[in-house]
Amino acid sequence: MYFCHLTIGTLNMITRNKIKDLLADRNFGKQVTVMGWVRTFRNNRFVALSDGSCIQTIQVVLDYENLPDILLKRITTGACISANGTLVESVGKGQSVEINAENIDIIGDSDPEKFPLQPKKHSLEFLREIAHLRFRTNTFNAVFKIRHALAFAVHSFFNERGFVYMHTPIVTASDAEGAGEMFKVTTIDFDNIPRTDDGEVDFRDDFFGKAANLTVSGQLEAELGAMALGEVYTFGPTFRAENSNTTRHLAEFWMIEPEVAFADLEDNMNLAEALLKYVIKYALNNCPEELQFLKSRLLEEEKNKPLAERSELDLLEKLEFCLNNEFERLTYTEAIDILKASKPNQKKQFKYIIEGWGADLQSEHERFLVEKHFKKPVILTDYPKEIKSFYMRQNEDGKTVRAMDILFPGIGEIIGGSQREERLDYLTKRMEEMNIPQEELYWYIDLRKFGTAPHAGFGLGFERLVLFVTGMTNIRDVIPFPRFPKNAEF
RNA sequence: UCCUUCUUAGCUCAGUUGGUUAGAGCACAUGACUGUUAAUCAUGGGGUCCCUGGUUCGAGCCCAGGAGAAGGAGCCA
Repeated sequence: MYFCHLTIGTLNMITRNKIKDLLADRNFGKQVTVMGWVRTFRNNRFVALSDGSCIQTIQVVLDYENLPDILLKRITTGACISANGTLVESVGKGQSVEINAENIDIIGDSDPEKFPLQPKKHSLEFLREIAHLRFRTNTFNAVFKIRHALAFAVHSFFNERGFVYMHTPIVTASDAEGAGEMFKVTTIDFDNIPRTDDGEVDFRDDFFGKAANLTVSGQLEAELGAMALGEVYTFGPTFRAENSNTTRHLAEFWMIEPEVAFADLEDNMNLAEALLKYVIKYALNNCPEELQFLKSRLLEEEKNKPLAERSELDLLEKLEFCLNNEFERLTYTEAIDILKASKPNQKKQFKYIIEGWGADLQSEHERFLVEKHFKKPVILTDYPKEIKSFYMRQNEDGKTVRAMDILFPGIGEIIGGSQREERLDYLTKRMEEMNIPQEELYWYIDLRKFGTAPHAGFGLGFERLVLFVTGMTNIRDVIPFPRFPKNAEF
């Protein structure tokens, strides 16, 4: 039995029963109090009430003949009410328990002419426009509970393994990470921009005394932590000012970046695979009802699609499959060989035909490998150094680096990582070649001067993980308040 | 940023070859009914046809420009 105490206005310490508990309760005849939001009000008698504790509503039965009309009129879709009465076995068919209400109070009215949610299916696009109210729908209730469970599981996974949760900065002054366009952070008066003699913006009197940006990655700082604490991870917001308009990009998203000392690429892959399996298992164990709901929702949605476009596995089968199979590991070079020999490449069905080694893989190629060829998550390693970042450890062949990308069906790249270049001369030479300003990153280079060691890490896009586990298809639907080009509402 | 499609009532959508007063279902309001399950039945209100300009006797429909959305691509997580 759980009680929740809360304060509303001048009332103190109201005790309420959670609907989730009552639905499992068989102590018929006991007095209960529920508080929640009206989903539907049928027949002047039956209120379907939700309090967010679970997806199901509880049926509150009113003795409408003995209730004032003026009160009944205020029981409208979206209104917040409290009801107390007796928990009874339901005589109706759709539910096992219900509440025979003796008292009804309106906590918050909801104008039925204006309340946008109806007791029917809404499009995800419409709900996105009312993101402040979409939490009240079953779908988003399930999505955000799974999101919470996954976040909790991430911390739990790393904590169990002795990792230190490290808070890397949100504001950074280095524009050298090369992970994408950055948002500027400044207190400069835009109506009076200070200029240097050669016409550049003069940041010397700006808040930080130099140009500052929102972080695009905590990796470089996390490496500093790993090289002292051993194992660290970050889990925080990340910002990319790219003009990306896709179902898998956000301008503000959450990223998990572990960094491990004395680890090579093999250890890195093992850690990544273990993390993904751990958090998926956690969601399966802790959110069975939410996943079941989303599974049914997906099946319902796919009914409208042609057979060929429907997925072979339902949501739960997909997650189980992911847990029970080793991820396929292969090198970039092996992947190119497979792609070169593949049907769509031979028949020129790819938009970008693979001619030979060195080509950057397009998403159609990644999708072919994951969804058609191997039909399971794939880890690609040892990419050409030209298409990867300066900090990745160079292989002896002089051509490739110890990078890894984990590709998931329907999502594409969910993890990108590498063993880091720990050798000072290799690192600085590569920075030179790629025009990375060494002065700005002196602290990163210093790490290789004072007791350097092999280390590795990766970045996991949290929303992409939530996408995969919930089976949602647009990344804007798995974060409460999505930020993307032309949209920072709420 | 590029490609494709789209934008009509609160929501989902129809709207013929350019032709009179722009429709449906749901929602909402009023009434009836009252153990319903997105209750049912009857009646009713509700429109900047995304914006700007153009062609035309006449534009929701055709043309140009713009904005926004969805999907795909690039960038990436």
